Amino acid sequence: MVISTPKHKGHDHPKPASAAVVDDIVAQLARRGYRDTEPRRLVISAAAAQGRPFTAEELCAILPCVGRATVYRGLRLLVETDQVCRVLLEDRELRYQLSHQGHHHHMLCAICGASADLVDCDVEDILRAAADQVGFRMSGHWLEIYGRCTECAD
Amino acid sequence: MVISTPKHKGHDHPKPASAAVVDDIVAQLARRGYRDTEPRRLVISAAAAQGRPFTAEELCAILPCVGRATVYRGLRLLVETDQVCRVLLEDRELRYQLSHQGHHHHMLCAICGASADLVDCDVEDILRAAADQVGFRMSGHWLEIYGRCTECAD
DNA sequence: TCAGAAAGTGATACCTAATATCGATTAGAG
DNA sequence: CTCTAATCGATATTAGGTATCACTTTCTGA
Repeated sequence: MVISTPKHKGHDHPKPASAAVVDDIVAQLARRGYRDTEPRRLVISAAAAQGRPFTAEELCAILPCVGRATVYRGLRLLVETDQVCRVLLEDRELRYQLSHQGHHHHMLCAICGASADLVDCDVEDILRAAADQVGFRMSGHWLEIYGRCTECAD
Repeated sequence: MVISTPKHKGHDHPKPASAAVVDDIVAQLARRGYRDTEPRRLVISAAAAQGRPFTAEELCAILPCVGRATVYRGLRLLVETDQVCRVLLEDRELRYQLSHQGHHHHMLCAICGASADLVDCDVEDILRAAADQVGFRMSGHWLEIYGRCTECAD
């Protein structure tokens, strides 16, 4: 397995988090009984402002006013409620990004760290069929695809 | 599509490592210039004796006479030389198992930890094609499938 | 409105997995 | 047999993440 850390090439800019996006996520959480707190909003806002998958530690650095534990808890909550999804790099580093609803997989650029969603792909069915053949009943999977995005493919 | 039978179905036990297997791996390493040492043989032997994917820490416990660093280094070497492959559990715990040569994926039983190899599956091509569609040139991937093996499917 | 229960927070301790360090040991070529 | 690079192992260190627990905040319902 190739080990690589994304070298941020420069064509990645955090964009200002849209208040609407944050409000929407907060509303989703509220529907499930989670409170609307200042630190939690800060985490969501920072997460939404990232242009590409980010680490928990990065968020901690961006939000020095929010406790480490709170950042980690916030991310965990967002993952559990499907607002954010987890992304696994080749070196097993765990990153996060806002979820664009529905099941999908990620294609990650090993150079700049950009990610592209892959939806409506039939890998799922193929895997399930393959699992059936060895008598396994598939219940989950990890699938991440690495390569170079258009901009980084020299 | 060729499926390899899970060699350690369900609830089994470490079997004595075949000396031939160990010798073969040591020979592979020798061909690449790596020395034949006692601690290294112990690591290989212990790895070969496991009936299912194991962690580095487990090997350390099994081999108290071998230094931790040596166990980790040994495993890393075995992975680099394709003698052993890495397996990722759902909680991102890293495990190892003897590699049965050639590219393949793993189906892991979430209950008993057994693994079955999946070779010659066409997921590869599908992923590459999907990557092309978003302009990515695929260079690698992580793919692990979780479920229940026949014995553990109640 | 406001009190209180429950949820949430954050400083910090802790944990686990893994790598780095570095002096001692050893394999194996010649 | 000798020499040197490879290897070893005790230990320190790092990274990423969780547990604890006293304090703060939210928000329900009387």
